[in-house]
Amino acid sequence: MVTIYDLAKRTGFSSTTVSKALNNYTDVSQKTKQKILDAAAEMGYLPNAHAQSLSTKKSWTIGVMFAEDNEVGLKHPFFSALIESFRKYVEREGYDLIFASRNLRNRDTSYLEHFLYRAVDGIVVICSDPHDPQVQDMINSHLPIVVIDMSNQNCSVVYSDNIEGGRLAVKHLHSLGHTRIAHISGDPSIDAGAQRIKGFTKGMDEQNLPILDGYLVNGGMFSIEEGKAAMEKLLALETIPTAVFIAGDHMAIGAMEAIKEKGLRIPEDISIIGYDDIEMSSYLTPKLTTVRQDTDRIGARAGQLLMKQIIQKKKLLSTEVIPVELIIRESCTMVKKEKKK
Amino acid sequence: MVTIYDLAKRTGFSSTTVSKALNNYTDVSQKTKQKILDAAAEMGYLPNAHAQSLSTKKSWTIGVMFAEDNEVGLKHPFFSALIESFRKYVEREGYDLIFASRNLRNRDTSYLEHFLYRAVDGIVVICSDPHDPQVQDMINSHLPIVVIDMSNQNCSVVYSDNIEGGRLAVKHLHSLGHTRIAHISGDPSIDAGAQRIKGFTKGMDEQNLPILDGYLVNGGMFSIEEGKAAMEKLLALETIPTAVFIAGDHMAIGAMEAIKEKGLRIPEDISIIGYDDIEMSSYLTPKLTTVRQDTDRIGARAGQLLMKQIIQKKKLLSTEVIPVELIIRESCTMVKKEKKK
DNA sequence: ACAATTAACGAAAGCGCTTTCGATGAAGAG
DNA sequence: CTCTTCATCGAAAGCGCTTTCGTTAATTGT
Repeated sequence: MVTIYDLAKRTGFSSTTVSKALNNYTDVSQKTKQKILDAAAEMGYLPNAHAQSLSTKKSWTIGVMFAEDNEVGLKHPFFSALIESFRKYVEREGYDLIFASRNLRNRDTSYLEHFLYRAVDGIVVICSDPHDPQVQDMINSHLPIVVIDMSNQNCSVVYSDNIEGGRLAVKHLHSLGHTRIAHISGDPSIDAGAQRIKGFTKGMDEQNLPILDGYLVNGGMFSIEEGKAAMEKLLALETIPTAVFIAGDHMAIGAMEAIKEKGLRIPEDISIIGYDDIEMSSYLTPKLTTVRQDTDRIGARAGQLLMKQIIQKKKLLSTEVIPVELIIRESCTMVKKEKKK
Repeated sequence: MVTIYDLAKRTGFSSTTVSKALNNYTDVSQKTKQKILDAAAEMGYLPNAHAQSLSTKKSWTIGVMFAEDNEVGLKHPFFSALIESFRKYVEREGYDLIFASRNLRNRDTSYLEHFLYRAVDGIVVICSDPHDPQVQDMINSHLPIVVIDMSNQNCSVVYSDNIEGGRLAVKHLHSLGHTRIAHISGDPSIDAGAQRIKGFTKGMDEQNLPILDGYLVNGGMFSIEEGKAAMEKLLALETIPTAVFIAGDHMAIGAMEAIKEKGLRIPEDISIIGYDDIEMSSYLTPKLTTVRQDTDRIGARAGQLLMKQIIQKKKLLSTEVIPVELIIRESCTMVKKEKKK
């Protein structure tokens, strides 16, 4: 490994001057700077990030934590899309991402401790349980942080306009003539779940539609299986809904399974509208109508907010709501005329 | 930030002894060790990774590079599943993952340089172009490395049994009575693409089936769009195949689109068999029969291979082939009886 | 001509930790 | 009661880099 001392020896200058030349200090002449740069290129010099960080207290890394409770981790398409766009943004600013765990070699630590250990410049937490004490610890720490998909926190936050999303969904359904609209929700303990419920009820209110008994079922943690189970509950009702708004595309997929197994057709018998617009939604049969979350913008905005805090060296409280968009595909149709008895 | 010096001051021992106590050296008595540990806990001491790495030359990080040529990055479900299982494995051993870019603050560097700069203990490269000079550079470096989904390299390598996968696919198709079998391949410049072609032709050979003119079409870089385009070529043929083996599930999805748009049915008119078994494959209509790659095993094995090299402090050449499994679902059926003229 | 700037460079301390090697006293051997 | 052997501990150097502050020589002003 070639160090600045090697460059110093080679060029005849001191290590101080070498360091300065490398870092564009003004008190080194153009000539010597060029000599040093040449030597660096020639000898294949590369700075050592650890030494640099140790002395500057800046690591140019950002710690990322995402929910692994549900064991999907990176595999969830929504999460990974978010991380990807976040990564692209901070990368341009010179930051690398580090995925830490809760175990520090042998002993186990908290995420916060791990990030402190790694001396990250900032933290991004994605889609986690708002009540997770680990998340709270990080928020309460002095480290710059931005959390995605969680509302009402004591820190910088960015998330989709979930309420509007819910409204949009029922509005669309109502415009198609539906009145018996059900909602398979995400768990209300998750902010996204709670907000979409709020959006749903708000929308129903606006259209003067009643929420029938049993028409609001908790789909839990957004998984396919839970979505299926929730739909089955709906299907077991005396009068089943003509349309259902489902708080996540994964759950919608499960719901579609349940409907098909029951021998019903989508959208002829039941209209379905999902949430997220993950990639596969447009390849389902029928193609899923859904409300799209703008992962690109969410991720980028989160990156931006974090950068800002890092630069200003202070935690900023701000909450950013990213607009959603209704993507109309094939899973919703006009309500069937009810036969008059 | 509390350092070992703070602990030293607090306990009355030297920083040397503190360090030793923290690192389980044998030449510190049980009593003093306990005192130091207590003080550490009490004062909330955390080691500083950078200082540690600087002095030990070990960073407990692994650099990950994955193909971003195709701009999918983390978003491809196969990639992210791989990374996820890899991460789980190395995490247990105490390593963190770092996603580096090609730009080092202002100036741009190669991946290798960036990893050198970060002083990672090892590198994992996932699903990249085998001819990428960047990858070659890393392979030729002294850093421990394992590459996934690339064959025949001068380093440790793990990939699926693509040849067997191809064989399995045509064997299955043949067992259903198909003879006019086509293959939409991945680009042959990608190892996975080339090998699956080999498996396909091998399988056809074994069943004494001819590969008809135009029945082997290059689907390119495995995207949905390319799969669709490739299928359209097949559909434009004079006599279209009764079954097609497609080298990736994404391409298969595109192919299914093309078939449906043409007004043909799957599997009644054309049987389809994919490759990968990404999550959405089991939720398509019809559910996709496909060759499953064992991402869990691939990722874990890659982790294992990398750990081994790091521990032994030498690069190991080994190539690990992970078995694949045929997942039979609904997209293949018995061939229709040809009408006799 | 001389003092006052300014430009260019380097010594040295410090970042937090590890590790070698020597020092010390206590315990065991004879 | 000496001599060796352990068991504990600490001084100090080193990892590679940054940054403050002082020094020297060249430049400017008058």
